Amino acid sequence: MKKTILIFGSLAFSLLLLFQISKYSLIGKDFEIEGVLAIVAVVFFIVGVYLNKRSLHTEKRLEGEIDLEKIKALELSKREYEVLVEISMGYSNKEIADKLFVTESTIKTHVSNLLVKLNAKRRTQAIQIAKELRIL
Amino acid sequence: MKKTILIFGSLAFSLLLLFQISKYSLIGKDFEIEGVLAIVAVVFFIVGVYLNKRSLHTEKRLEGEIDLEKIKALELSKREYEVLVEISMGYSNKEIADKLFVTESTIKTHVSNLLVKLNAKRRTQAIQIAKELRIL
DNA sequence: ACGCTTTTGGTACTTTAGTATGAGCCTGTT
DNA sequence: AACAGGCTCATACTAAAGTACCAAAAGCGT
Repeated sequence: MKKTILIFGSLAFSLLLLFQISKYSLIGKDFEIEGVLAIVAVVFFIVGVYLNKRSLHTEKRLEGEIDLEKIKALELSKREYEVLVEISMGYSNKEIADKLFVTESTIKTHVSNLLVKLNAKRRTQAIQIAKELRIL
Repeated sequence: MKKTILIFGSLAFSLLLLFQISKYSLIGKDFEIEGVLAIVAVVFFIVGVYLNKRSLHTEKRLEGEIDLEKIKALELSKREYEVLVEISMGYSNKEIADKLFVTESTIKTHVSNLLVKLNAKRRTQAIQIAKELRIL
């Protein structure tokens, strides 16, 4: 947020400068009005596109990537997180057990601990909560 | 894609027109150069922002929003889709039943049909498949 | 070596989920 | 009117999922 304001401010300031310079350099010679107009148009068009892309990019960061900090905060162990990922892929406990080369018992234990730590009652709810926490 | 090209083309054309008009109306009276420059700058800035937002919005449709066409293609009924949404929210069959004012039996029927149509074995897998199909 | 956490595994049991099948009710279409 | 599709509900299962409790082996920092 602070960065956006700073960048926007300095950009506006420098554009104002350019604006003033071009205005004064025009006094007396009105045969290049078209050129100046075109330049101004292109510059502001590019600035518009650039600023917009930046702001949208910032928004996207709030939607996409995973948050490693919260995994620690929730005290999720490596194995528990692995199981969580497999659950979100739609696998059953047995399938996860085969994938990770352990027994179904072990997976059940992990899942139970997982549900407690995520404060979920079902694995589907765990998926939903994990995605809200940007853990998945 | 076609729409984007059309809109972009017509916008460019009309802007060219405005550009020409403003140019000719300026001949002889160079005391309003600043105003015209400002207007051109603002207009192109807005156009830049708008066009950029549009193109990014189109990209986002490939990531975010739901695809109503595929829901029809899969022959999912209204009720089945409602149940699918509730499942993805992490609710149990009983909870969904209470929410939709029907019995758990009904929800089970819907879920069963849902799994067949989505070619899933479990509700968690249904969520995963539905999200890949951009149904959720 | 000792304490601590993680990972693993088991038994026994309860609760959800999911399948199969059949059936009644409503609604829009032919 | 007849028919198809969608929604509802029930019974009777089977199969997963989840809980509770316990316990041994492994890994790790002090």
